[in-house]
Amino acid sequence: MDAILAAAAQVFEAHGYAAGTTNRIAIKAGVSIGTLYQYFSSKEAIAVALLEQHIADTGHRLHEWVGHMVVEQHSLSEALNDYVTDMLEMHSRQPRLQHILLEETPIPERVHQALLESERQAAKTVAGLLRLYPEVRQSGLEHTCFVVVQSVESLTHRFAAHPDDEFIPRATFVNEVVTMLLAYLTCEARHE
Amino acid sequence: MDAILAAAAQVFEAHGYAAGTTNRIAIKAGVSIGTLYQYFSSKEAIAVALLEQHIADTGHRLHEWVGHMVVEQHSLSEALNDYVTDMLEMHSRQPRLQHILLEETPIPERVHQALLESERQAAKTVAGLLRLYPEVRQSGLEHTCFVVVQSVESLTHRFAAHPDDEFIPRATFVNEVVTMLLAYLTCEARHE
Amino acid sequence: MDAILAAAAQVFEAHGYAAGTTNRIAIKAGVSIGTLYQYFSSKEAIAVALLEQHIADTGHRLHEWVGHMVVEQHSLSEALNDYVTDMLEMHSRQPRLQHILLEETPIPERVHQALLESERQAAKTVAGLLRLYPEVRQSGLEHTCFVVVQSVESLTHRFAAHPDDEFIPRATFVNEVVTMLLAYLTCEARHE
Amino acid sequence: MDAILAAAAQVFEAHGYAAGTTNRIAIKAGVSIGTLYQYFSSKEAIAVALLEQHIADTGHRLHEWVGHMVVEQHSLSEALNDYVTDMLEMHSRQPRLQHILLEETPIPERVHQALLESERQAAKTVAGLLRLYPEVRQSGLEHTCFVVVQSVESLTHRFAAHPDDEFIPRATFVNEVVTMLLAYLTCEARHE
DNA sequence: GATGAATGAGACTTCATTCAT
DNA sequence: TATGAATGAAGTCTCATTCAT
Repeated sequence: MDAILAAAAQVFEAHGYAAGTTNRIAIKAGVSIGTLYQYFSSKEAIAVALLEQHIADTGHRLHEWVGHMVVEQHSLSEALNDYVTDMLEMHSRQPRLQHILLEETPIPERVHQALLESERQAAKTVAGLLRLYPEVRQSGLEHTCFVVVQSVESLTHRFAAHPDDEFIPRATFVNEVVTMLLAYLTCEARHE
Repeated sequence: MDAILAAAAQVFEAHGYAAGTTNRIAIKAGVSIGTLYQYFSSKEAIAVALLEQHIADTGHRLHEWVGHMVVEQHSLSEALNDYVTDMLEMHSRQPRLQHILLEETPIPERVHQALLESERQAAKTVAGLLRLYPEVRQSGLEHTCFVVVQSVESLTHRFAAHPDDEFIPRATFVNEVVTMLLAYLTCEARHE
Repeated sequence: MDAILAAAAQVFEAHGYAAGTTNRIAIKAGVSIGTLYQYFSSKEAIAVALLEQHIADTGHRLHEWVGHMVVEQHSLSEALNDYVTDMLEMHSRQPRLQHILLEETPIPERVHQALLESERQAAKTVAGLLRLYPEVRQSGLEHTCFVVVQSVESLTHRFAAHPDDEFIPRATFVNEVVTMLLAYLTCEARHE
Repeated sequence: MDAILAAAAQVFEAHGYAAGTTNRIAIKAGVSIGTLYQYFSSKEAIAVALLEQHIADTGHRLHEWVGHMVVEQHSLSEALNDYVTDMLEMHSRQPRLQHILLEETPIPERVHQALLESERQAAKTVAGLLRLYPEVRQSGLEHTCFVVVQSVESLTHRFAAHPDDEFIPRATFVNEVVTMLLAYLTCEARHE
């Protein structure tokens, strides 16, 4: 039941995994606790379903973004700005949820593998797009894109979870991150 | 009692915040549960103390690193490599602890402010060091350094917590991050 | 519905009374839980119906055995051997069911009385048969037969439920029980 | 805590295993539910402890009886009467408990083996006593005693659980059982 | 009649915290 | 000051039963 998952997302977001009780989820979803357990075999199963949904969701967003960029022929700078802004907005909507699912939930190995795979996939997808930009350094692009994806993921999450608007406004933050990525993608390769 | 905090760090690291019971902490610390409660008024108080210790610790490490760099006159690239390696090593030793303290603990506002302040301080400290390097772009250096600090923090944590060695080995990862920071710090300013 | 009772017998046998859920019974019977409740007002009602069926069944078996013995003119020893073997085989097929019905189900008084009555009846029936054997001591035959019936019931159940084949093989066990009953039925009366 | 075991015995006796809730046990024992779980790791552990206590208890009773008989030089008939009376009295005090522990509790294999062993031991102990009586048939005495022990166990339990005083008074019942055992123990061996 | 999704009381169990010793 | 047995609120999950379709 989607209502249960939606309720669970809100409850986990608000209370964390441990304090996000199945009863609270059921109440928020407007169903009885018994009904909840007819659709999900355990609390963990709910978290896993949520995580899988999140993984799929992130994949879709990324593909949409890539498609959009290809069609619109935005500049590299615009493309990155779009990407960072989109991710920051998404994490701001539910700043805690993703990390709760990733860090507080006992994830089955299967799902853990799916998660790693989806991150590799994301790196490849982004690489596919960036290959179209001539100013982007092509050597080692997949590793570079992996770091790009990780950077965007973790920086936007961090800022969304603990914003420090007084010190650095949101727009400035996005701008800085884009600058960093741009510099990274267009610099000469460094040899250790 | 430092023994209690040390025990708590290990227990939280191993079991998470919710499953890290006060009894387990007391046993690991070699004291009775009663004694534990004579030094800390609640489980939350332990986590907060741990977080404050962590904040102070991180500050010290940063200062030491800066001092070391100033004395040794390392190149910018070497300096960044040092920094990233150090942080990655630290997060690898206790991949979960920092995020447990940051995300699973109900932090009092006072500590939250201290945390933000320490991050601003870190940005300033790093800026102080980097100002010594002529190749570093000086405009907006504090904001830039804030993003640098955040990037190192979050990327090393992420890689330590969920390494994907098959896809990208640790050394390569460090190298890529350094490359990114180097490019970021030395690039021309971008205007939106 | 006989299908429900048959399913209930299997489910109780396999899981016990408490863990023998009405849903499992319904599934095994190939009907929905709603249908089950249209034929039986409660879980307890199913157990009671099963017990009543068991009581009737046991009565029939006994009568058949008696009829058979009368016709075939078996020796007393053969007759007892038949009886014990038959009961042991029956209890081996469903070692738990009878005791579940007797001990784990809250039996209504009416059924409890029917149960006692059926055991008295059984004693009388057996007495009716044994009276035909001249070697059987006739004094106090009904009480004696009551003990005979109880012995066979409880000993065969016990052996079926917790066999100790290593210590005493099944055939030996049957033989010993028959020997005991034979001795009991043909001995001189004892006066206290 | 012995109070908990005593309370558990009463609660199981009164409600059965499934309905004998840990809360009821705790209340009856006059402790909180938390205390109960400090002494027993689970509901099953309580039942197992109770069963082990019962096994030990039965062994002691048997030994005491044997010692008593040897010293007092009672006749075989008196000895058996003592035995049956004692067991009937014991089962009458808690008619359901033993079978609840035996049939409704998920017993670990270790305890199951201990149970079988204790029954073999009982047969041997009884055989040791009966060997002293010249009128007792000596051939196959251990198997015979096994059946004797099983008979007394199961008949007294059955009568205690579902007495039918109207049909056969308790004294008469004991008398009949003793008569049966006496006949069994002193009869000529039967050959199939 | 048949269905089965929904219900919710109540079971077992955990663990932060207290307090008499 | 140190101890640790005792507490009990609160959590996850089960299952007999109902009732709208």
